[in-house]
Amino acid sequence: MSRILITSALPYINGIKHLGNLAGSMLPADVYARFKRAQGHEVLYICATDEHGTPAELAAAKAGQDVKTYCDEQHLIQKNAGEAFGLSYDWFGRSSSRENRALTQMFCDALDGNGLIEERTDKMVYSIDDGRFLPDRYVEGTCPHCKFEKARGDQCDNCGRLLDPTDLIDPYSAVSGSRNLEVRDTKHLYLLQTKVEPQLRGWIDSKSAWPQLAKSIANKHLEEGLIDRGITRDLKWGVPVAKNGKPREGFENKVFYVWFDAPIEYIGATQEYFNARNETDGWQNWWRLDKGADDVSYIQFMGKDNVAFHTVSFPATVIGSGQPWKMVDTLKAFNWLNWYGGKFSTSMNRGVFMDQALEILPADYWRWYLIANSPEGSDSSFTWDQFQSTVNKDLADVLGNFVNRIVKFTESKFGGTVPEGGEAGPLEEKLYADLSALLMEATEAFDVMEMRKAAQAVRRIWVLGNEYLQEAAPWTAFKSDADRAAVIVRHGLNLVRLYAVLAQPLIPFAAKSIADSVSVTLPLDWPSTDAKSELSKLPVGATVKSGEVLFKKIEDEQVAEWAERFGGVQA
RNA sequence: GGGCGAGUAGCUCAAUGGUUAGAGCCGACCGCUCAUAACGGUCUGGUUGGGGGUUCGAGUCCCUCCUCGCCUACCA
Repeated sequence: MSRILITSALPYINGIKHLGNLAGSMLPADVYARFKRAQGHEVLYICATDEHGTPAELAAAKAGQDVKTYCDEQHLIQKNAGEAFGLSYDWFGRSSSRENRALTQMFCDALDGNGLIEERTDKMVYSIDDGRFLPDRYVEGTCPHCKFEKARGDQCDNCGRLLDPTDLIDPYSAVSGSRNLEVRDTKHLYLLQTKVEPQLRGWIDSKSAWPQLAKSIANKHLEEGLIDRGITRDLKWGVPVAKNGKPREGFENKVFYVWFDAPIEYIGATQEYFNARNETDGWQNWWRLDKGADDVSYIQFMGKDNVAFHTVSFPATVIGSGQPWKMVDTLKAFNWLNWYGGKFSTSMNRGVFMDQALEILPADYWRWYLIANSPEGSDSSFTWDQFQSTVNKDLADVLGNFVNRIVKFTESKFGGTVPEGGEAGPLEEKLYADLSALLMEATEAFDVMEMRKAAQAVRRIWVLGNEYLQEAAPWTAFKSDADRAAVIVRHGLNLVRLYAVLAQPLIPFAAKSIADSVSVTLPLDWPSTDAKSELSKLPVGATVKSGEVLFKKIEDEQVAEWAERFGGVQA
């Protein structure tokens, strides 16, 4: 059994995440973590909130809170929402932790020691009334090309042209609206990525198994030529810029750029986890190649917007440190989940956020839909109709009803216990063959993280159960041949057990209910492809009992109500 | 502007250059009666965005045009 390190991109602290964020990194990472645990591997699944940066400061100000308090609250909200969704992090950390601060400063020192850090003076827009420097996109004004009046300093949303803040006509602060702006000199640290380009290129070339999306983004940056990158910002909230443990001269009021410290938090959060367990060195054999991490497989999950940072900037930091850090082996990138052809949007009241989703339906409904329709190959679309039919057909009709029909039948005809007697016949042999093939397919799909394919294979295994019952017809056999009926029911109940096992990564809450109905306790090991053996695990005489309906169907009226509430209306 | 990706059935998506382009949902019909008005089966449904080319053979490769999405390093 191997050791598997899994991270999902850190959700930004700025408010609770919507279903697109969930579908594009945290949920698939969780499914994979659960799958690998079921296979018996030692898994460490790490996530955290990404708490630094301008948007956090502004959101806190808007909420009338200081940034620390704001982040404390939001972190807890996100942590709870994740847990309510069944996200099985081993640790959900915070990029503002002391562990991450120390690591971030250490990385900078190491890079500095290797001659990869340089101080440079930039010109940036300063807002006198706001008392702060403004990132390019927080300066707005009239586009010099198309005269659009709300163009941002980095790009005009109307004509799409790339801009410099000083290009804007009549610029104003997007934070306060103030026009009292000036350009000031400000000193920043630059990471000289150009100097590590050969090593970086070599490393990326060695990753032949990366998905196309990741590889093409990484190569694009290399082919265009890396540029040196500013890694500090004029902000108060962040990791203070230090040198050898003391504030760096001339940088007393500056912090590291959020994208510099955020990926480091993967390591920081692992330290937080082990520190909380009083195993202060425990993190090292996950992350340090000189401390035993060489046998770790490291998989990162993220949305496509994160790929450049994970394939270029962060690796440049790690490589540049000259230290033996574990680097990512496999990278799984997702496209966007769209909302009625557009994006999820808070401001326009479009889309469903994690907390709202759980207000209206249990986590498993969302988990199943989001995995079965995972935006893997390209962007995918959420619609209420699609969601309703996916949940009703797959979960309620195909899976839920299967469990219910065989369990109820056992209760009424066999006294609620797994019956004995009879021998498997040709129908069962066919079932074994079909099931073995599908188990292999599902396992392979999970293994290579093809989530849609995995869900599809699992669904076909559910269908197989219904097909088998239909053909074997225990209700008919029961009238003439009790032994034959017993064989069929026993196989049906074993299928129920198998469905509980297979459900563990995807719909973990339902997995437990299914397991309860045939008196087995989770977690259970991932099945082998020997279907005959998998279908003989339930002991004869074990108690079988029906419970509440596994999945309630979504009614048309509910869909109408939600579409109204969440803005999902057909254009 | 540059780069990357996508465009396939009414909808959501599949298809190492190789029979007649497949699933699921929706729709129609048949069967079954254990079950959540469920389940199983059959059928309907396609000029694979347009045009051109390479090839014995193209959804797949090449060229071109159209549409959409993302990235373009100071939002994260």
